[in-house]
Amino acid sequence: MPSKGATLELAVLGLLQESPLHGYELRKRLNLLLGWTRLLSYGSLYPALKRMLRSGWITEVATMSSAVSRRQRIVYQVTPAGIEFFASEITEAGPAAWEDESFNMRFAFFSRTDAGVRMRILEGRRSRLQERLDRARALGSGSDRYQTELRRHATESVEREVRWLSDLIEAERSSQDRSGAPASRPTRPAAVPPVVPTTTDLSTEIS
Amino acid sequence: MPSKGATLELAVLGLLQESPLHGYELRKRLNLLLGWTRLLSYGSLYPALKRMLRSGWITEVATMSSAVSRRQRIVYQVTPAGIEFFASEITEAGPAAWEDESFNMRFAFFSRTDAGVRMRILEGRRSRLQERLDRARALGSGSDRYQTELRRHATESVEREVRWLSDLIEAERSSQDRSGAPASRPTRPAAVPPVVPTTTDLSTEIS
DNA sequence: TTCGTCATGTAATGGGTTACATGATTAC
DNA sequence: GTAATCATGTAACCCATTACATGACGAA
Repeated sequence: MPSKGATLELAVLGLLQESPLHGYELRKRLNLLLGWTRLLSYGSLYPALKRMLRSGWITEVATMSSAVSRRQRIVYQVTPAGIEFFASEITEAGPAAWEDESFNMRFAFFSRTDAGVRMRILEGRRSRLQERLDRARALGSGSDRYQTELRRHATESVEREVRWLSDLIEAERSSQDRSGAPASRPTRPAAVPPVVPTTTDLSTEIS
Repeated sequence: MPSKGATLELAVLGLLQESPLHGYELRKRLNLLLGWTRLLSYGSLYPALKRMLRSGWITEVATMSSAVSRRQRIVYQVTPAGIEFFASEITEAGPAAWEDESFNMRFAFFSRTDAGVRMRILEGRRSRLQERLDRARALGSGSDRYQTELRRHATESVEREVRWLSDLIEAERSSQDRSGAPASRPTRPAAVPPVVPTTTDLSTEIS
């Protein structure tokens, strides 16, 4: 039981389930996925891939000499064990699931999560944030001008995320409710409209 | 030159300059200051204090038996070296200053930073965020519904912080401009109104 | 041929988290 | 007396960053 933040590993497994990738490309996608803040370094990624190889979650794939490019690259693929691990980790909606990084990662792969779990994770995340707000409000605003301003801004950010989650939850709920009764539109426009099967882009060069 | 994230050390030094504190109380204040996300653990704090003792930035203070409480506690105080280190670190407005954690820390102690430096840090931070937005926009939104939604929300958060910074910059600028000409009010109400000397709370029990 | 980017790695270092361990003091 | 909180620490583990090192390939 990897109680620690195995979020990098999970993200890799999630991405590799879309298609096999080599390290360099993987890094770019990971940065897209989780990297609004600091960028992932190779010093993190490659050792992680080694660990995952040892764990048997991924394998190196025969780097087939495809038409266009003949570069030395090592393409990784998920194993059944990897898929299973990913599924079990992403499914359990425990406290580990609503931490910042961890939550974002799980959210990114919601398409492969079923509605019940999605709901529990969204709600868990929301109440976690709510707790933070309560804690913050319990303590008065600091004495310092700038510290006060900083806390105000931070608080507003969290409140904003709570609203976002609420919209998502409502959207999820009403998309489940298509049992005949016309789903009542949420007040704010649904953040994730439950329709629109976006075109899958497999064109991004994989080798 | 501790190029690494010495942000914990700096925060401690900043707080201790307000008043001497013991570890337990220090942790609470640090969590208030920097801890909207994960909470600081003693396993981080106490070793950090040891390091700072060795560096000569702080000293243990004779735990004088004050009226009310007779607990075993170790009160720390900043040394002149500590003050100097803090001042020099907080003054240099280099790239290290506009990283997330680092920026927040510096901002929290803006009251002890002069206007020029404040300005450079605020503007540096803003353009750093602007870069992030540009990078994000360069890459199209992902193929996945949830990933797209996640990126949208992240982007909006950053945009919001940019606006916040712009307001602050404007407020700083107009508060410098009190050279006779009545400072033009910024469009949005100034985020940090340059007046109001809040009452300093020294009542929080320090021993 | 040279520069930029693609591509993969390793070693040192630093430092945070978790879990463990202890005990004093206060409030009930 | 007993539970909660105050208060301080240590050790093991994990892992991310930084800096270093190498080299192939493509375009100019």
